[in-house]
Parts: sequence; structure tokens; C-alpha cells
Amino acid sequence: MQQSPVPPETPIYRRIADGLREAILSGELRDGDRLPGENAIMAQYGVARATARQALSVLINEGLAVPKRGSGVYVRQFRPIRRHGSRRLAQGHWSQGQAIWDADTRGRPYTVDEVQIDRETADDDVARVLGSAEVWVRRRRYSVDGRPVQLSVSHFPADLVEGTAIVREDTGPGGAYARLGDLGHSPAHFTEELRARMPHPHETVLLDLPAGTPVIAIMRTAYTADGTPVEVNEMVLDAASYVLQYDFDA
Amino acid sequence: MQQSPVPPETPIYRRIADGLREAILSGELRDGDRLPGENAIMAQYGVARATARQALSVLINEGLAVPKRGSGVYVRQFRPIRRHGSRRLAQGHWSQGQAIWDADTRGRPYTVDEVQIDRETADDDVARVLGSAEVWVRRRRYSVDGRPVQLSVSHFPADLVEGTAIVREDTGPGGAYARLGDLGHSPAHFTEELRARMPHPHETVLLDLPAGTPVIAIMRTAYTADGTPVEVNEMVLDAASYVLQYDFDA
DNA sequence: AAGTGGTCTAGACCACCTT
DNA sequence: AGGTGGTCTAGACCACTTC
Repeated sequence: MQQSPVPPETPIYRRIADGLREAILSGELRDGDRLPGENAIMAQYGVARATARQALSVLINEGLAVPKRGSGVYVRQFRPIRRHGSRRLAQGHWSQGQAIWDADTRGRPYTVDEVQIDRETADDDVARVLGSAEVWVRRRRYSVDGRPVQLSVSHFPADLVEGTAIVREDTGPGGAYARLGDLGHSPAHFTEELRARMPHPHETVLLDLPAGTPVIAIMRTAYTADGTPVEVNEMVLDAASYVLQYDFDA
Repeated sequence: MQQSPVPPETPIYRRIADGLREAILSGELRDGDRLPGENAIMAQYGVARATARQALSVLINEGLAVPKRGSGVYVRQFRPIRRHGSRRLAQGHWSQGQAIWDADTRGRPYTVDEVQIDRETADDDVARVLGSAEVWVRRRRYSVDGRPVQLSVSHFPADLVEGTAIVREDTGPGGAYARLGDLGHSPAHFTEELRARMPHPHETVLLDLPAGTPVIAIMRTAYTADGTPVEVNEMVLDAASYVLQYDFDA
């Protein structure tokens, strides 16, 4: 047995995927609903197992569906967190005892784990921006509703923060930025460079990402009023969990 | 014949993929180099065709490799365009006869095609933001170095722009924003909402995206000094072609 | 126990690109 | 002409979830 004599214009697996996608986008299948399984597709379309799998893999890699072992394939949910770029770093927030993250979650509970604080020799990129090869590095993972959503790696010039609360697990009220202020180095200007890409394997593990989920990689540099860089923060966000907002004037 | 009696901890296809990824990330395989093909992998690891394919599909879906029919699988190249968020919309640019895009490409040649200008009834989202259901819509596609990189759909309130150059293909020097200025509605404030996701099929076609490429979707609203929204621009960027930069103060 | 997705084999024909 | 990736079939065993 072989495939039909005249190969159809579009492959079978793609037409099956198109039908399922249409059902999802039209709302016929809703968030969390179960898609037809491999066996159902095999029966309905008269195709082999691998073909049914291939159709489902299209939707999975498009981020529209999520497979659950031993259970089924389900329509993916999208309930993003709104992250304000410009506004949320307004001095009013962190100078009044609020950590930056508070402005992001809008009251939704969040947790921090996988915290690591180390003194390291910085990568070339970071060293060039900070003008300092020796840095203190704060790594952590943020979770909202029990699900990991962001990885963050902050770099501070070692000679600037040595012996301060910034190198301790609890940075105190207002977080690291307030401590920089205590030192007379309040961040006054920020640059964020942002790109989107598919996650690296270790990011897939730490953020518990299903296939088809891009990440947003942000590299933020904080400068004092006189233009001295005081922090480089590399963030990796689960793209399915975020909407980023930037406000600015002409 | 079946698989080895004690299933290895990590699947074979994944270990093959890990090895190839390591070769790419370490620089052993460079941009544009050819990866071992399906036949080479079958021979080297003693696996079936589908398993070799699965290994390659991992890298393709991670955006690290690009398949070329009848030729091979190649290491993906990343040569992004830098797009400035806040800075590039500074009045100095578009008020002096420069279109916004100029600031993005930094002299690299770009082309515009797939231009469509229509009067439509807006989607609910756009209508709510603009406060106008009837809109003029400008659609176009931007390409750099002959490769499409961005889709853009601008919405203007119909009663505001009716009869102006904004509804013609050539908007004149300075582009649509300069024409809004002529009308006494210069954009003064912008909000950009941004998310990353996998592309829809029609975006995959128009942007000629290989598998494993996310897109960055930006919805930008332009407001005049008195807070009146005058444009909603929905952009879809090939994430592999862009680095976005935002600058702002605390 | 039954059903599900995850992995794997061993074939096949095809369109396409390179040589 | 030969090699490449693209599609497809028909099986198999497994771990896992659900009932």
C-alpha cells in the first residue's frame, strides 16, 4: 500500500492540521479543550499513526496545542501578565519600598526560587558594558500562580556592591535598586534590548515550557544620572505568559 | 527488530540533536554550514530514517537549523536589524522628511510591497481604541536585503484622514505621521504593546519564515498631545531579523 | 484495564537540487 | 544520475494517565 496516486496539492497532515487550527481559532475548540487524539484522527481520516502525529505536531509547534502524556492534546491557554517597560520603573515605585516585580503582577501572587548569588568574572559583553570584569551576579526564577514565567540574571560591578545587601539573598525594602540609591547610585536611565527566539534546552526545563513556546530575551542596562552603568540584567520570559508595554513620547 | 531492551534515559533522537546543537553553539559548525544529512545520521548512529529526521526536526523547530529541499540542512544565520523604540520616533526624524523606517535600517536598502489601502470597518479592539468603527487601513510588507522582515497594518479614523495623502499610496515626504501633523494632529505619545508567538500560516507565507521562527507582534497606538488616538499600527516582525531597543528614564 | 502520547524500526515513492 | 529532504504506511513496545 502506498499513498494516493496523485499526491494532493497540500499534504494530508497539513490539511488535517488546518482543520484543527480552524476549529481552535474560530473558538469551536476553547482554551483547555481536548483535541481529537491520534487514534481518532487515524480513524476519521484513514491515515497512519505517524501522519496523525505529524498533524498534531504542527499545532504543537505553532504553540496552539499542548500535549499531555497519557491524557491527550489540549488547546493552549493564553493568560498573559502585563509588564510595563517605561512606566513601571518610574522612581515612585521602587523608591517607596516596592520591588519592581510588584508592578508587573498587579497583585497576583508570585514566588522567587532558584536564587543564586555569586561573584564571577563577567562575559565579554557584560564586562564591556559595565566596564568591570569582576561582577556580583544575582540569578533567580519568578513564578506566578505556581508556574515559572521568568528567569533573571543581574550583574553588578563587584567593587560597587561589595559588602552591601545586594550580595545577600534579602536585599531589603525596595530591592537592589533602592540599595544602589543608598550608595548614591540611583538608576536614572534604562536601555532594554529585546529579542524573541526559541528557548535553549535549559530554559525549557527551568521555565517548564511546552513545545512551540518562544521566549523573550531582554537585556536591560541601568545607568545613573551621570551615565555610569550600574547593572546589566538579562531576563528570559516565557512569551506565552507576557504582554510587554512601552510608553514614550515623540 | 526493536529498540534496545533497556530504554536509555534520554531518547536517541534527543541525544543526536544534543550533539548537533553543541556543535552549532560551540562554533564548530558555523553560520550557513551544512549539517549531517538524514543518511549520514542513519549510518553514523545506526538508526532508522524517521529517527534521524526527528533529531533534525528538533534543531529546526529550535530555530537553529534550516532545511533546504534537495540540498541539506544548514546552520541558521542571525543578522538582526536594530529597531529603536523610543528614540526613533523622536520628532526630529519624521518632521524633517524622514520616514520612520529609515531609522531602523541605518542605511540598509529596504523595499515595500504588498501595499493595500482600504476603507474598512475596524475590528472591535481597534474600534474601541480609536473610538471609530470606520477606518482607513494601510497594509504593507517591508523587506531588507530582498528578504521580507515585517508586516504592518495601520489604522486611521476614517473621518480624520478622508481625502488626504494618507489614503493614497504615496503619502509624501515624512510619511503618514507628517500628514497627520499637517492636519494639526501630530502624534505626541505612543504606546506599544508587544508579544512574541509562533506565526500564523499566512504570516509564514508572507514573511517566508522557516520553521522554528517566532514573530514579534507589536500593537502601537499613536496619540496627539491632547490624548486623542490617531493611529493603531499592528506590526508583525520576523523575530530572527530584529533586535528591539527601548530607552527610558526612571 | 484501557487509552493516550512518546519512541522506534523498515520499508516506500516523490519533488527537488546539485553535479 | 544521484543525493537530499518531504510525505506516508504498517507495524511495535513503552510510560503514563485515567477510569
